[in-house]
Amino acid sequence: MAQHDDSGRAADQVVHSIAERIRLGDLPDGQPLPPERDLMEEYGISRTVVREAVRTLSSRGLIEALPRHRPVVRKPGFDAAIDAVGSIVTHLLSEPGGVRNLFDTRIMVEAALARQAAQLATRDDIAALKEALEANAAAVEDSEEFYRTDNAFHGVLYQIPQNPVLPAIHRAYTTWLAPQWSQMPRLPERNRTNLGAHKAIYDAILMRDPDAAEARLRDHLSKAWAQVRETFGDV
Amino acid sequence: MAQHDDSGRAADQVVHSIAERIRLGDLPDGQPLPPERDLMEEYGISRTVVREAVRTLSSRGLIEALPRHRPVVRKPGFDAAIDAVGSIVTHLLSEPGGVRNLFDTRIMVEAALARQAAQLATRDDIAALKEALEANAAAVEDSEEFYRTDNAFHGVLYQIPQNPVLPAIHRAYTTWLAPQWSQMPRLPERNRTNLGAHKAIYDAILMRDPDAAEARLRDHLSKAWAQVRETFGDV
DNA sequence: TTTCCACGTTTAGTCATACCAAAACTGACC
DNA sequence: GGTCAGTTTTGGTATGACTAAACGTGGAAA
Repeated sequence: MAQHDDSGRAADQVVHSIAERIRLGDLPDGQPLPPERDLMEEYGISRTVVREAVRTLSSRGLIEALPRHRPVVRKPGFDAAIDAVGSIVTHLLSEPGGVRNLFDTRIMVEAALARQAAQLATRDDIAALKEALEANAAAVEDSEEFYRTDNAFHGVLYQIPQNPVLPAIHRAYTTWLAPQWSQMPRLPERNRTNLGAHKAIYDAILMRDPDAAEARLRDHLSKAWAQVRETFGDV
Repeated sequence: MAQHDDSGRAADQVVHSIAERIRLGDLPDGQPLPPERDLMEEYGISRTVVREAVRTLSSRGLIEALPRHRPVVRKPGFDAAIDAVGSIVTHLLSEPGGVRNLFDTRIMVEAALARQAAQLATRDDIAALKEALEANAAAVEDSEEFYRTDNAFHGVLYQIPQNPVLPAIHRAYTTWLAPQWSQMPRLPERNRTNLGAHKAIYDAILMRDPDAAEARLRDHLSKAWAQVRETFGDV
Protein backbone atom coordinates (compact mmCIF):
# COMPACT_ATOMS: atom_id res chain seq x y z
CA MET A 1 0.00 0.00 0.00
CA ALA A 2 1.28 3.43 -0.86
CA GLN A 3 2.04 4.67 2.58
CA HIS A 4 3.48 7.93 1.45
CA ASP A 5 1.94 10.07 -1.16
CA ASP A 6 4.15 11.12 -3.99
CA SER A 7 3.05 14.73 -4.12
CA GLY A 8 3.62 15.48 -0.47
CA ARG A 9 0.08 16.69 0.15
CA ALA A 10 -2.28 13.81 0.43
CA ALA A 11 -4.63 15.92 2.48
CA ASP A 12 -5.16 18.36 -0.37
CA GLN A 13 -6.29 15.57 -2.65
CA VAL A 14 -8.79 14.44 -0.07
CA VAL A 15 -9.97 18.00 0.34
CA HIS A 16 -10.43 18.28 -3.37
CA SER A 17 -12.21 14.98 -3.59
CA ILE A 18 -14.64 15.76 -0.80
CA ALA A 19 -15.20 19.27 -2.09
CA GLU A 20 -16.11 17.77 -5.43
CA ARG A 21 -18.49 15.33 -3.81
CA ILE A 22 -20.19 18.20 -2.06
CA ARG A 23 -20.43 20.24 -5.21
CA LEU A 24 -21.95 17.38 -7.13
CA GLY A 25 -24.49 16.76 -4.42
CA ASP A 26 -23.07 13.37 -3.56
CA LEU A 27 -22.81 14.62 -0.01
CA PRO A 28 -26.04 16.57 0.36
CA ASP A 29 -26.36 19.79 2.27
CA GLY A 30 -26.98 19.34 5.97
CA GLN A 31 -25.75 15.78 6.05
CA PRO A 32 -22.98 14.92 8.48
CA LEU A 33 -19.68 13.93 6.99
CA PRO A 34 -18.74 10.27 7.32
CA PRO A 35 -16.82 9.51 10.50
CA GLU A 36 -13.13 10.14 10.36
CA ARG A 37 -12.45 6.46 10.74
CA ASP A 38 -14.53 5.65 7.71
CA LEU A 39 -12.84 8.30 5.65
CA MET A 40 -9.39 7.01 6.49
CA GLU A 41 -10.41 3.59 5.29
CA GLU A 42 -12.10 4.92 2.19
CA TYR A 43 -9.13 6.97 1.10
CA GLY A 44 -6.52 4.66 2.53
CA ILE A 45 -4.95 7.34 4.65
CA SER A 46 -4.25 7.93 8.29
CA ARG A 47 -6.48 9.82 10.60
CA THR A 48 -3.98 12.64 10.79
CA VAL A 49 -4.56 13.35 7.15
CA VAL A 50 -8.29 13.01 7.45
CA ARG A 51 -8.35 15.52 10.26
CA GLU A 52 -6.25 17.98 8.33
CA ALA A 53 -8.56 17.65 5.38
CA VAL A 54 -11.59 18.22 7.55
CA ARG A 55 -9.91 21.24 9.06
CA THR A 56 -9.23 22.70 5.66
CA LEU A 57 -12.73 22.07 4.41
CA SER A 58 -14.04 23.72 7.51
CA SER A 59 -12.03 26.89 7.09
CA ARG A 60 -12.91 26.92 3.41
CA GLY A 61 -16.51 27.07 4.51
CA LEU A 62 -17.66 23.88 2.83
CA ILE A 63 -18.46 22.12 6.06
CA GLU A 64 -19.40 23.32 9.49
CA ALA A 65 -17.35 21.71 12.22
CA LEU A 66 -18.71 22.45 15.65
CA PRO A 67 -16.34 21.41 18.45
CA ARG A 68 -17.34 17.92 19.36
CA HIS A 69 -19.92 17.25 16.69
CA ARG A 70 -19.80 15.55 13.39
CA PRO A 71 -18.89 18.01 10.69
CA VAL A 72 -21.95 18.92 8.69
CA VAL A 73 -21.94 19.59 5.00
CA ARG A 74 -22.86 23.17 4.39
CA LYS A 75 -23.44 23.96 0.76
CA PRO A 76 -21.93 27.37 0.82
CA GLY A 77 -23.99 30.46 0.34
CA PHE A 78 -22.57 33.84 -0.40
CA ASP A 79 -22.25 34.50 3.28
CA ALA A 80 -20.13 31.43 3.88
CA ALA A 81 -17.71 33.18 1.58
CA ILE A 82 -17.84 36.18 3.84
CA ASP A 83 -16.95 34.02 6.81
CA ALA A 84 -14.00 32.56 5.01
CA VAL A 85 -12.31 35.92 4.65
CA GLY A 86 -13.19 37.14 8.12
CA SER A 87 -9.80 36.29 9.51
CA ILE A 88 -7.91 38.18 6.88
CA VAL A 89 -10.21 41.13 7.01
CA THR A 90 -9.61 41.41 10.71
CA HIS A 91 -5.95 41.85 9.98
CA LEU A 92 -6.56 44.35 7.27
CA LEU A 93 -8.87 46.40 9.42
CA SER A 94 -6.32 46.60 12.17
CA GLU A 95 -3.95 48.41 9.86
CA PRO A 96 -3.98 52.14 9.45
CA GLY A 97 -6.67 53.24 7.06
CA GLY A 98 -8.13 49.76 6.89
CA VAL A 99 -11.49 50.61 8.34
CA ARG A 100 -11.63 53.78 6.33
CA ASN A 101 -11.02 51.90 3.10
CA LEU A 102 -13.70 49.39 3.86
CA PHE A 103 -16.16 52.03 4.89
CA ASP A 104 -15.48 53.97 1.73
CA THR A 105 -16.46 50.99 -0.36
CA ARG A 106 -19.60 50.74 1.71
CA ILE A 107 -20.44 54.32 0.92
CA MET A 108 -19.82 53.66 -2.74
CA VAL A 109 -21.95 50.53 -2.79
CA GLU A 110 -24.83 52.00 -0.86
CA ALA A 111 -24.75 55.15 -2.94
CA ALA A 112 -25.16 52.97 -6.00
CA LEU A 113 -27.94 51.04 -4.29
CA ALA A 114 -29.80 54.18 -3.32
CA ARG A 115 -29.53 55.42 -6.86
CA GLN A 116 -30.77 52.14 -8.22
CA ALA A 117 -33.59 52.08 -5.70
CA ALA A 118 -34.75 55.50 -6.78
CA GLN A 119 -34.86 54.32 -10.34
CA LEU A 120 -36.13 50.79 -10.06
CA ALA A 121 -37.78 50.16 -6.72
CA THR A 122 -41.14 48.46 -7.02
CA ARG A 123 -44.14 49.33 -4.93
CA ASP A 124 -43.30 46.41 -2.66
CA ASP A 125 -39.76 47.65 -2.26
CA ILE A 126 -40.99 51.07 -1.25
CA ALA A 127 -43.40 49.49 1.19
CA ALA A 128 -40.57 47.48 2.71
CA LEU A 129 -38.49 50.61 3.04
CA LYS A 130 -41.35 52.42 4.68
CA GLU A 131 -41.90 49.62 7.11
CA ALA A 132 -38.24 49.52 8.02
CA LEU A 133 -38.25 53.26 8.46
CA GLU A 134 -41.21 53.13 10.80
CA ALA A 135 -39.67 50.38 12.86
CA ASN A 136 -36.59 52.52 13.06
CA ALA A 137 -38.64 55.52 14.14
CA ALA A 138 -40.34 53.52 16.85
CA ALA A 139 -36.97 52.69 18.37
CA VAL A 140 -35.36 56.09 18.75
CA GLU A 141 -35.45 55.83 22.51
CA ASP A 142 -34.05 52.32 22.64
CA SER A 143 -30.54 52.54 21.25
CA GLU A 144 -30.11 48.80 21.17
CA GLU A 145 -33.22 48.34 19.10
CA PHE A 146 -32.42 51.39 17.04
CA TYR A 147 -29.15 49.80 16.02
CA ARG A 148 -30.97 46.73 14.78
CA THR A 149 -33.63 48.59 12.88
CA ASP A 150 -31.01 50.94 11.48
CA ASN A 151 -29.21 47.97 10.01
CA ALA A 152 -32.46 46.55 8.77
CA PHE A 153 -33.27 49.76 6.95
CA HIS A 154 -29.96 49.73 5.14
CA GLY A 155 -30.47 46.04 4.55
CA VAL A 156 -33.62 46.71 2.54
CA LEU A 157 -31.52 48.67 0.08
CA TYR A 158 -29.40 45.58 -0.46
CA GLN A 159 -32.46 43.45 -1.08
CA ILE A 160 -34.04 45.58 -3.75
CA PRO A 161 -31.90 44.43 -6.71
CA GLN A 162 -32.87 40.83 -5.92
CA ASN A 163 -29.27 39.72 -6.15
CA PRO A 164 -28.29 37.30 -3.38
CA VAL A 165 -24.73 38.57 -3.42
CA LEU A 166 -25.79 41.92 -2.06
CA PRO A 167 -27.39 40.88 1.22
CA ALA A 168 -24.25 38.87 1.89
CA ILE A 169 -22.21 41.99 1.36
CA HIS A 170 -24.44 43.85 3.75
CA ARG A 171 -23.88 41.21 6.35
CA ALA A 172 -20.17 41.50 5.72
CA TYR A 173 -20.19 45.23 6.30
CA THR A 174 -22.23 45.04 9.47
CA THR A 175 -20.12 42.20 10.81
CA TRP A 176 -16.77 43.72 10.05
CA LEU A 177 -17.63 47.25 11.03
CA ALA A 178 -19.54 46.19 14.14
CA PRO A 179 -16.50 46.37 16.45
CA GLN A 180 -16.24 50.07 15.73
CA TRP A 181 -19.89 50.78 16.08
CA SER A 182 -20.48 48.78 19.22
CA GLN A 183 -18.00 50.94 21.07
CA MET A 184 -19.59 54.18 20.01
CA PRO A 185 -21.77 56.11 22.40
CA ARG A 186 -25.42 55.65 21.61
CA LEU A 187 -27.69 58.51 22.33
CA PRO A 188 -31.34 59.09 21.45
CA GLU A 189 -30.16 62.39 20.09
CA ARG A 190 -27.92 60.72 17.58
CA ASN A 191 -30.63 58.23 16.82
CA ARG A 192 -32.93 61.08 15.88
CA THR A 193 -30.31 62.53 13.57
CA ASN A 194 -29.82 59.19 11.87
CA LEU A 195 -33.52 58.61 11.63
CA GLY A 196 -33.85 61.94 9.90
CA ALA A 197 -31.18 60.91 7.44
CA HIS A 198 -33.00 57.66 6.77
CA LYS A 199 -36.19 59.52 6.14
CA ALA A 200 -34.43 61.84 3.73
CA ILE A 201 -33.12 58.87 1.80
CA TYR A 202 -36.52 57.29 1.76
CA ASP A 203 -38.12 60.47 0.53
CA ALA A 204 -35.62 60.82 -2.28
CA ILE A 205 -36.31 57.26 -3.39
CA LEU A 206 -40.01 57.90 -3.16
CA MET A 207 -39.55 60.95 -5.36
CA ARG A 208 -37.63 58.82 -7.85
CA ASP A 209 -34.71 61.19 -7.60
CA PRO A 210 -31.48 59.18 -7.93
CA ASP A 211 -29.19 62.14 -7.48
CA ALA A 212 -30.90 63.18 -4.29
CA ALA A 213 -30.99 59.62 -3.00
CA GLU A 214 -27.29 59.22 -3.56
CA ALA A 215 -26.49 62.59 -2.06
CA ARG A 216 -28.57 61.97 1.05
CA LEU A 217 -27.05 58.59 1.53
CA ARG A 218 -23.50 59.85 1.14
CA ASP A 219 -24.26 62.60 3.55
CA HIS A 220 -25.66 60.14 6.06
CA LEU A 221 -22.75 57.74 5.95
CA SER A 222 -20.18 60.51 5.88
CA LYS A 223 -21.60 61.88 9.08
CA ALA A 224 -21.57 58.42 10.58
CA TRP A 225 -17.93 58.23 9.65
CA ALA A 226 -17.27 61.58 11.27
CA GLN A 227 -18.71 60.15 14.46
CA VAL A 228 -16.41 57.17 14.21
CA ARG A 229 -13.49 59.53 13.82
CA GLU A 230 -14.62 61.48 16.85
CA THR A 231 -14.63 58.33 18.90
CA PHE A 232 -11.54 56.56 17.64
CA GLY A 233 -9.39 59.18 15.96
CA ASP A 234 -7.66 57.93 12.87
CA VAL A 235 -8.28 54.30 12.11
CA MET B 1 0.10 18.71 32.96
CA ALA B 2 -3.16 19.49 31.25
CA GLN B 3 -3.12 16.89 28.54
CA HIS B 4 -6.55 17.65 27.26
CA ASP B 5 -7.82 21.08 26.69
CA ASP B 6 -11.02 22.01 28.41
CA SER B 7 -12.70 23.68 25.46
CA GLY B 8 -12.18 20.89 22.98
CA ARG B 9 -10.40 23.03 20.42
CA ALA B 10 -6.84 23.65 21.46
CA ALA B 11 -5.87 24.14 17.85
CA ASP B 12 -8.16 27.13 17.49
CA GLN B 13 -6.49 28.84 20.38
CA VAL B 14 -3.12 28.29 18.82
CA VAL B 15 -4.44 29.61 15.54
CA HIS B 16 -5.72 32.68 17.28
CA SER B 17 -2.49 33.19 19.14
CA ILE B 18 -0.31 32.88 16.08
CA ALA B 19 -2.66 35.05 14.05
CA GLU B 20 -2.34 37.66 16.74
CA ARG B 21 1.43 37.44 16.69
CA ILE B 22 1.38 37.96 12.95
CA ARG B 23 -0.98 40.88 13.22
CA LEU B 24 1.17 42.55 15.85
CA GLY B 25 4.29 42.10 13.76
CA ASP B 26 5.83 39.72 16.26
CA LEU B 27 6.18 37.30 13.38
CA PRO B 28 7.19 39.60 10.54
CA ASP B 29 6.07 39.21 7.00
CA GLY B 30 8.19 36.83 4.97
CA GLN B 31 9.69 35.10 7.96
CA PRO B 32 9.29 31.35 8.25
CA LEU B 33 7.16 30.06 11.06
CA PRO B 34 9.01 28.36 13.93
CA PRO B 35 9.41 24.61 13.39
CA GLU B 36 6.46 22.51 14.40
CA ARG B 37 8.49 20.93 17.18
CA ASP B 38 9.24 24.30 18.68
CA LEU B 39 5.64 25.31 18.53
CA MET B 40 4.48 22.18 20.29
CA GLU B 41 6.91 22.87 23.08
CA GLU B 42 6.04 26.53 23.26
CA TYR B 43 2.33 25.91 23.49
CA GLY B 44 2.58 22.63 25.37
CA ILE B 45 0.61 20.72 22.77
CA SER B 46 1.13 17.77 20.50
CA ARG B 47 2.31 17.96 16.97
CA THR B 48 -1.10 16.90 15.75
CA VAL B 49 -2.53 20.11 17.07
CA VAL B 50 0.30 22.20 15.72
CA ARG B 51 -0.21 20.77 12.28
CA GLU B 52 -3.92 21.44 12.36
CA ALA B 53 -3.25 24.99 13.43
CA VAL B 54 -0.78 25.48 10.61
CA ARG B 55 -3.26 24.03 8.15
CA THR B 56 -5.92 26.41 9.31
CA LEU B 57 -3.64 29.42 9.17
CA SER B 58 -2.65 28.41 5.70
CA SER B 59 -6.16 28.15 4.36
CA ARG B 60 -7.00 31.39 6.12
CA GLY B 61 -4.29 32.99 4.05
CA LEU B 62 -2.13 34.17 6.92
CA ILE B 63 0.76 31.93 6.04
CA GLU B 64 1.93 30.38 2.84
CA ALA B 65 2.64 26.69 3.19
CA LEU B 66 4.39 25.29 0.16
CA PRO B 67 4.53 21.49 0.18
CA ARG B 68 7.76 20.63 1.88
CA HIS B 69 8.92 24.04 2.95
CA ARG B 70 8.64 25.90 6.16
CA PRO B 71 5.43 27.88 6.23
CA VAL B 72 6.12 31.52 5.58
CA VAL B 73 4.28 34.36 7.20
CA ARG B 74 2.34 36.27 4.62
CA LYS B 75 0.82 39.44 5.91
CA PRO B 76 -2.38 39.29 3.97
CA GLY B 77 -3.31 41.87 1.42
CA PHE B 78 -6.79 42.39 0.13
CA ASP B 79 -6.15 39.88 -2.59
CA ALA B 80 -5.20 37.16 -0.14
CA ALA B 81 -8.77 37.56 1.00
CA ILE B 82 -9.89 36.95 -2.54
CA ASP B 83 -7.92 33.71 -2.61
CA ALA B 84 -9.49 32.53 0.59
CA VAL B 85 -12.98 32.58 -0.88
CA GLY B 86 -12.00 31.12 -4.21
CA SER B 87 -13.11 27.67 -3.23
CA ILE B 88 -16.57 28.73 -2.22
CA VAL B 89 -17.02 31.03 -5.16
CA THR B 90 -16.26 28.17 -7.48
CA HIS B 91 -19.17 26.31 -6.00
CA LEU B 92 -21.47 29.28 -6.18
CA LEU B 93 -20.64 30.01 -9.78
CA SER B 94 -21.41 26.47 -10.78
CA GLU B 95 -25.00 26.93 -9.65
CA PRO B 96 -27.69 28.35 -11.87
CA GLY B 97 -27.63 32.10 -11.95
CA GLY B 98 -24.38 32.24 -10.06
CA VAL B 99 -22.35 33.86 -12.79
CA ARG B 100 -25.18 36.20 -13.60
CA ASN B 101 -25.42 37.40 -10.01
CA LEU B 102 -21.72 38.02 -9.81
CA PHE B 103 -21.64 39.80 -13.12
CA ASP B 104 -24.53 42.00 -12.06
CA THR B 105 -22.61 43.20 -9.06
CA ARG B 106 -19.73 43.94 -11.37
CA ILE B 107 -21.96 46.09 -13.52
CA MET B 108 -23.18 47.88 -10.45
CA VAL B 109 -19.71 48.48 -9.09
CA GLU B 110 -18.23 49.62 -12.36
CA ALA B 111 -21.20 51.86 -13.02
CA ALA B 112 -20.51 53.52 -9.70
CA LEU B 113 -16.82 53.74 -10.55
CA ALA B 114 -17.49 55.32 -13.92
CA ARG B 115 -19.76 57.84 -12.30
CA GLN B 116 -17.18 58.63 -9.66
CA ALA B 117 -14.49 58.89 -12.29
CA ALA B 118 -16.50 61.42 -14.25
CA GLN B 119 -16.85 63.50 -11.13
CA LEU B 120 -13.52 63.16 -9.43
CA ALA B 121 -10.86 61.90 -11.82
CA THR B 122 -7.67 63.93 -11.70
CA ARG B 123 -5.66 64.89 -14.71
CA ASP B 124 -3.37 61.95 -13.99
CA ASP B 125 -6.31 59.59 -13.84
CA ILE B 126 -7.54 60.79 -17.20
CA ALA B 127 -4.07 60.37 -18.61
CA ALA B 128 -3.93 56.81 -17.30
CA LEU B 129 -7.29 56.09 -18.86
CA LYS B 130 -6.17 57.52 -22.15
CA GLU B 131 -3.03 55.48 -22.11
CA ALA B 132 -4.95 52.30 -21.35
CA LEU B 133 -7.37 53.12 -24.11
CA GLU B 134 -4.60 53.60 -26.63
CA ALA B 135 -2.94 50.34 -25.63
CA ASN B 136 -6.30 48.72 -26.10
CA ALA B 137 -6.71 50.30 -29.51
CA ALA B 138 -3.30 49.10 -30.58
CA ALA B 139 -4.32 45.54 -29.85
CA VAL B 140 -7.56 45.17 -31.80
CA GLU B 141 -6.00 42.69 -34.16
CA ASP B 142 -4.41 40.59 -31.43
CA SER B 143 -7.26 39.15 -29.40
CA GLU B 144 -4.96 37.81 -26.72
CA GLU B 145 -3.40 41.17 -26.17
CA PHE B 146 -6.75 42.89 -26.52
CA TYR B 147 -8.07 40.83 -23.63
CA ARG B 148 -5.22 42.00 -21.43
CA THR B 149 -5.51 45.63 -22.33
CA ASP B 150 -9.27 45.44 -22.01
CA ASN B 151 -8.85 44.28 -18.43
CA ALA B 152 -6.26 46.94 -17.84
CA PHE B 153 -8.61 49.65 -19.05
CA HIS B 154 -11.31 48.55 -16.65
CA GLY B 155 -8.63 48.22 -13.98
CA VAL B 156 -7.83 51.90 -14.23
CA LEU B 157 -11.38 52.65 -13.14
CA TYR B 158 -10.77 50.64 -10.00
CA GLN B 159 -7.59 52.54 -9.27
CA ILE B 160 -9.00 56.02 -9.48
CA PRO B 161 -10.61 56.16 -6.04
CA GLN B 162 -7.23 55.28 -4.49
CA ASN B 163 -8.81 52.63 -2.34
CA PRO B 164 -6.77 49.41 -2.21
CA VAL B 165 -9.90 47.35 -1.76
CA LEU B 166 -11.08 48.15 -5.26
CA PRO B 167 -8.18 46.77 -7.30
CA ALA B 168 -8.52 43.58 -5.28
CA ILE B 169 -12.15 43.42 -6.28
CA HIS B 170 -11.20 43.92 -9.88
CA ARG B 171 -8.77 41.04 -9.65
CA ALA B 172 -11.52 38.97 -8.11
CA TYR B 173 -13.91 39.67 -10.96
CA THR B 174 -11.37 38.94 -13.65
CA THR B 175 -10.24 35.77 -11.91
CA TRP B 176 -13.68 34.39 -11.24
CA LEU B 177 -15.22 35.35 -14.52
CA ALA B 178 -12.20 34.31 -16.56
CA PRO B 179 -13.45 30.75 -17.16
CA GLN B 180 -16.42 32.12 -19.03
CA TRP B 181 -14.51 34.64 -21.00
CA SER B 182 -11.64 32.41 -21.99
CA GLN B 183 -14.06 30.11 -23.78
CA MET B 184 -15.68 32.85 -25.76
CA PRO B 185 -14.84 33.37 -29.40
CA ARG B 186 -12.52 36.29 -29.87
CA LEU B 187 -12.81 38.21 -33.04
CA PRO B 188 -11.23 41.47 -34.13
CA GLU B 189 -14.74 42.54 -34.99
CA ARG B 190 -15.88 42.17 -31.42
CA ASN B 191 -12.70 43.81 -30.26
CA ARG B 192 -13.55 46.86 -32.30
CA THR B 193 -17.02 47.00 -30.81
CA ASN B 194 -15.61 46.80 -27.32
CA LEU B 195 -12.96 49.35 -28.08
CA GLY B 196 -15.66 51.72 -29.23
CA ALA B 197 -17.49 51.16 -25.96
CA HIS B 198 -14.33 51.90 -24.04
CA LYS B 199 -13.83 55.07 -25.97
CA ALA B 200 -17.39 56.13 -25.26
CA ILE B 201 -16.83 55.61 -21.56
CA TYR B 202 -13.61 57.54 -21.71
CA ASP B 203 -15.24 60.39 -23.55
CA ALA B 204 -18.04 60.61 -21.03
CA ILE B 205 -15.53 60.77 -18.19
CA LEU B 206 -13.58 63.37 -20.07
CA MET B 207 -16.74 65.41 -20.47
CA ARG B 208 -17.36 65.10 -16.74
CA ASP B 209 -20.75 63.61 -17.41
CA PRO B 210 -21.52 60.99 -14.73
CA ASP B 211 -24.86 59.98 -16.17
CA ALA B 212 -23.38 59.36 -19.59
CA ALA B 213 -20.40 57.53 -18.13
CA GLU B 214 -22.64 55.21 -16.18
CA ALA B 215 -24.96 54.67 -19.14
CA ARG B 216 -22.11 53.87 -21.52
CA LEU B 217 -20.57 51.50 -19.06
CA ARG B 218 -23.81 49.68 -18.37
CA ASP B 219 -24.40 49.41 -22.06
CA HIS B 220 -20.91 48.01 -22.59
CA LEU B 221 -21.13 45.36 -19.91
CA SER B 222 -24.69 44.43 -20.78
CA LYS B 223 -23.61 43.71 -24.32
CA ALA B 224 -20.70 41.68 -23.01
CA TRP B 225 -23.19 39.72 -20.97
CA ALA B 226 -25.34 39.17 -24.02
CA GLN B 227 -22.33 37.65 -25.71
CA VAL B 228 -21.81 35.34 -22.77
CA ARG B 229 -25.42 34.29 -23.03
CA GLU B 230 -24.99 33.63 -26.73
CA THR B 231 -22.08 31.35 -26.02
CA PHE B 232 -23.24 29.52 -22.94
CA GLY B 233 -26.97 29.92 -22.78
CA ASP B 234 -28.31 30.39 -19.27
CA VAL B 235 -25.63 30.23 -16.60
C1' DT C 1 39.57 32.53 -3.18
C1' DT C 2 35.51 31.14 -4.97
C1' DT C 3 32.49 27.45 -6.53
C1' DC C 4 30.39 23.37 -5.99
C1' DC C 5 29.18 18.99 -4.29
C1' DA C 6 28.81 15.29 -0.72
C1' DC C 7 27.47 14.66 3.72
C1' DG C 8 24.96 14.81 7.99
C1' DT C 9 21.13 17.39 10.17
C1' DT C 10 16.69 19.46 10.46
C1' DT C 11 11.99 19.33 9.45
C1' DA C 12 7.46 18.58 7.15
C1' DG C 13 4.45 14.63 5.82
C1' DT C 14 2.55 10.52 7.16
C1' DC C 15 1.34 6.36 9.77
C1' DA C 16 -0.02 3.58 13.85
C1' DT C 17 -1.72 3.26 18.39
C1' DA C 18 -3.75 4.66 22.49
C1' DC C 19 -6.67 7.22 25.69
C1' DC C 20 -10.28 10.46 27.20
C1' DA C 21 -14.55 12.77 27.12
C1' DA C 22 -18.46 14.24 24.84
C1' DA C 23 -22.14 12.70 21.49
C1' DA C 24 -25.07 9.53 19.84
C1' DC C 25 -27.44 5.49 20.30
C1' DT C 26 -29.98 1.72 22.80
C1' DG C 27 -32.94 -0.34 25.74
C1' DA C 28 -35.06 -0.87 30.05
C1' DC C 29 -38.00 1.17 33.18
C1' DC C 30 -41.70 4.11 34.69
C1' DG D 1 -44.95 6.67 24.96
C1' DG D 2 -41.60 9.35 27.21
C1' DT D 3 -37.55 9.56 30.28
C1' DC D 4 -33.20 8.23 31.89
C1' DA D 5 -29.07 5.20 32.58
C1' DG D 6 -25.74 2.49 30.27
C1' DT D 7 -23.20 1.27 26.13
C1' DT D 8 -21.14 2.36 21.76
C1' DT D 9 -19.48 5.63 18.61
C1' DT D 10 -16.74 9.44 17.47
C1' DG D 11 -13.96 13.61 17.76
C1' DG D 12 -9.79 15.71 20.31
C1' DT D 13 -5.32 14.92 21.73
C1' DA D 14 -0.90 12.68 22.88
C1' DT D 15 3.17 9.78 21.71
C1' DG D 16 6.47 7.66 18.98
C1' DA D 17 8.28 6.28 14.72
C1' DC D 18 9.73 6.51 9.95
C1' DT D 19 10.50 8.70 5.17
C1' DA D 20 11.99 11.96 2.10
C1' DA D 21 12.79 16.47 1.03
C1' DA D 22 15.01 20.81 2.43
C1' DC D 23 18.77 22.87 4.77
C1' DG D 24 23.35 23.78 6.41
C1' DT D 25 28.16 22.79 6.71
C1' DG D 26 32.64 21.88 5.45
C1' DG D 27 35.89 20.04 2.40
C1' DA D 28 37.32 19.19 -2.39
C1' DA D 29 37.82 20.93 -6.88
C1' DA D 30 38.42 24.83 -10.13
